[in-house]
Amino acid sequence: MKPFYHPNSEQITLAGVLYALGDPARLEIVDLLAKQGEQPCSAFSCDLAKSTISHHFKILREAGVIYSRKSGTQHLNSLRRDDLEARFPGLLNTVLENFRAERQTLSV
Amino acid sequence: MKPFYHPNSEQITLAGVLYALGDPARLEIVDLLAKQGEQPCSAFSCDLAKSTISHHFKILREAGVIYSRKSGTQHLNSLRRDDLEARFPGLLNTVLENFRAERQTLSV
DNA sequence: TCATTTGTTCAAGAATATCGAACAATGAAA
DNA sequence: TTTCATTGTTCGATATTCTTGAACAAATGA
Repeated sequence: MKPFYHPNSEQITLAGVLYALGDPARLEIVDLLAKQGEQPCSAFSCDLAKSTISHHFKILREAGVIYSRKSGTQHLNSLRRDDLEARFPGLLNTVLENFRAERQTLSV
Repeated sequence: MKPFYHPNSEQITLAGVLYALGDPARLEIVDLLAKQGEQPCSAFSCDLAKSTISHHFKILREAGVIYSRKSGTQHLNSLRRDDLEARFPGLLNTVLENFRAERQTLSV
């Protein structure tokens, strides 16, 4: 398998991050990592095919939102909080807060 | 021509807004409207085909980011600041601040 | 009426998304 | 060591979306 590509923090673009966050499944993934810390892909459960989930992780990784490393048969993913905060201060927290608030209103 | 579709504020989704903002041209459009207020499509100049620009305005409109109205031969577009602020507090401002900061670093 | 301006719609090709199936890598079990 | 299971990626096919130029529609003005 090819090694993962991760942009360095200067290569992260706002449009790229917003695009990566602009999908319901990917927002769920980011929220999960924000709450639970480093997680394997399998920690994210939904009704999508696993190849699709793998694709979503790749989009997040290549946009600079998450960092992925191998550990046994798993790939552990973590949010690049510090890099994102340094590059786009306040952005991730604002998105996460609004995501959680939106989910609250939906589940009522 | 069909009338414009505009979602009402409850129909606006976070993923939809982030997706709409996740494109360099659309970020430029939003920044322009934020700075200059209501503007026709033609106020946004770039190297894209006009059909493409029309498409970008449609994406922003249907995501609930902008409001479009007809005025003579023009279509005047404005940011739905209040609706966005009510639905996703702080989001638009954070995006715009980071967009401007990113553009600063690029143009130096 | 005719031309101009503004922007949308259409059709085609390019790019991206989703899925199931096949594959690769690791670790566990026999 | 040789299976077997687990985890996730890659591949091929289909479907949706993006981009473009050309054609079209609506309003304005000469």
